[in-house]
Amino acid sequence: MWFQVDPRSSIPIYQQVIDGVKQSVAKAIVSPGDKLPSVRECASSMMLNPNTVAKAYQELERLGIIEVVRGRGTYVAQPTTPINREKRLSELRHSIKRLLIEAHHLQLDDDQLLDLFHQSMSEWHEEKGRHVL
Amino acid sequence: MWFQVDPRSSIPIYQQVIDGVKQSVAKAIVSPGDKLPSVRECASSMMLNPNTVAKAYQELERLGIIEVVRGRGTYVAQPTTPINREKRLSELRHSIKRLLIEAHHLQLDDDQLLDLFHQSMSEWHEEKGRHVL
Amino acid sequence: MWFQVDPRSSIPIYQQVIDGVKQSVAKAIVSPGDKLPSVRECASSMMLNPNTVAKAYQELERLGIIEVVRGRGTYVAQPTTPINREKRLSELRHSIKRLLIEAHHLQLDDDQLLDLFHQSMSEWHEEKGRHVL
Amino acid sequence: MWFQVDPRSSIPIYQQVIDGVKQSVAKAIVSPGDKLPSVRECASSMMLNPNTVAKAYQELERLGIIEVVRGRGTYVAQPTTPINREKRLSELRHSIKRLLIEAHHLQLDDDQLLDLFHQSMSEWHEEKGRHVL
DNA sequence: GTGGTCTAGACCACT
DNA sequence: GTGGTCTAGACCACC
Repeated sequence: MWFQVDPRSSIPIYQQVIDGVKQSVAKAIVSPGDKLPSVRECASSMMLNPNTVAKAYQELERLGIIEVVRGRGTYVAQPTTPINREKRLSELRHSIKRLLIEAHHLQLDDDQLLDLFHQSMSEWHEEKGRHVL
Repeated sequence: MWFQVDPRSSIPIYQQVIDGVKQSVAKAIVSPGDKLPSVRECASSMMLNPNTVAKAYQELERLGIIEVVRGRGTYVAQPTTPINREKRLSELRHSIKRLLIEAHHLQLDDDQLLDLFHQSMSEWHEEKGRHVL
Repeated sequence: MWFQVDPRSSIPIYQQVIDGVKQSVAKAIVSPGDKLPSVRECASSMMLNPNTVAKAYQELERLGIIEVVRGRGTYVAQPTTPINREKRLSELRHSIKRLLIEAHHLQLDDDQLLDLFHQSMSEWHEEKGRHVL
Repeated sequence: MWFQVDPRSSIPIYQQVIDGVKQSVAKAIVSPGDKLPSVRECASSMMLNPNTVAKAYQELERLGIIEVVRGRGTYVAQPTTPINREKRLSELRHSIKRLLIEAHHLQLDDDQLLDLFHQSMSEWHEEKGRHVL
């Protein structure tokens, strides 16, 4: 698989699977049309309960990120207009606000936070680029 | 109180209380040395169980954001070096990375995300300023 | 269980549970990776309320002594760099100072206190060894 | 006064007063026969509730460390055979054991703990000496 | 008055 | 099955 899960994390495993797939798609490690491992394969290769993987796949399908073709398998979906775009954008804004509050309590001023943000963007692009090579 | 909790949200109530107090401190609605409502007051005014509020207050104390004076009440603490700064910074970085991934799936490019970020910072400062007036 | 709690003691029960687990780990009665009884098991076998045990387990997790695996149970953690090492070291120093003061009021001179200390260390190692056999 | 109390500490204030007096006596800052400030004086000079100070004085008298002469005042007692010596010795042993367990979790080996102990004893004697000068 | 602890019992998310 | 959360209501230590 292209990502890992940590059963000891406080983040639910099914959520880690969702995040892992989303990250793999965003990094272009997998592309639209690519076949994903079946629930059973994924579960056994990552030592997870199939129910857990199934729950993650279900949510990923609901998000329009993957497509399940009955009897054929699961595929990365073609990007279209994101599902629930408005709602997710407002959640994104909310996440940013939480970031700002936490930054205040960590005594980061605006410039330091922006630095951190730019730095994270660079790292992210570098991570993506590293895969392409 | 200076914030609200939504009992129907999937975010635990005690976490909402923590976030609410953190936000109030960050906005300078309350300042170091100010007295917070007692556990019982807070609970009754927000229609929560005292235990729920107590749990939130205890976590806030652990974070060094509030201080408990035995038998007297609870006060906003003087800001000092943040507790677990390194760990929380790394969590902050992680949050930013999740932001980047989600932005990709919402088909926001870097400029659009940066716009959104700057815009949120402006709104945040405006919210803070609004209170001062 | 490998320890007992005294409900009539002035020491909070949850603290006694914390101390008991810490002692069991220090004595190597349980080792990293071992499974601890579930909150419910522990509570019923020691005639405590599950919430009380849960509170102790949560604090032990915060200390990095145990690990919770979601839906699976609780395990003794691999020892790593202790959490809040500096703070706890300073508390240790403080405890030693209290020991010195109390020793003075019990009219123990330095040599007698050191004897007592060495003696306690021997007993402690013997207790540990006894389990290994 | 010869010591301070921190109302924000988790240690009860009356206990801090007890510890403060015990420490002052152990350091010979005050000697047998010396007069202590009255409950009211002590309370007002340290900004405490008189009840709190009274509770501390009561416990100190029970320990045989001070003597209350009705209508005359409170005095440091002549050292005699310590009250409850056996019980307090066993508590001392118990404290040492807790020290050993905590040291294990802080990954201090026997030598390091002994070093710390010797070091604390030296500091203690130095603190005492500093007052004599 | 304050917060801290404990019990009892319920519901939920996760695996 | 596991732990996490929440409510309700009690008692206690402290100030």
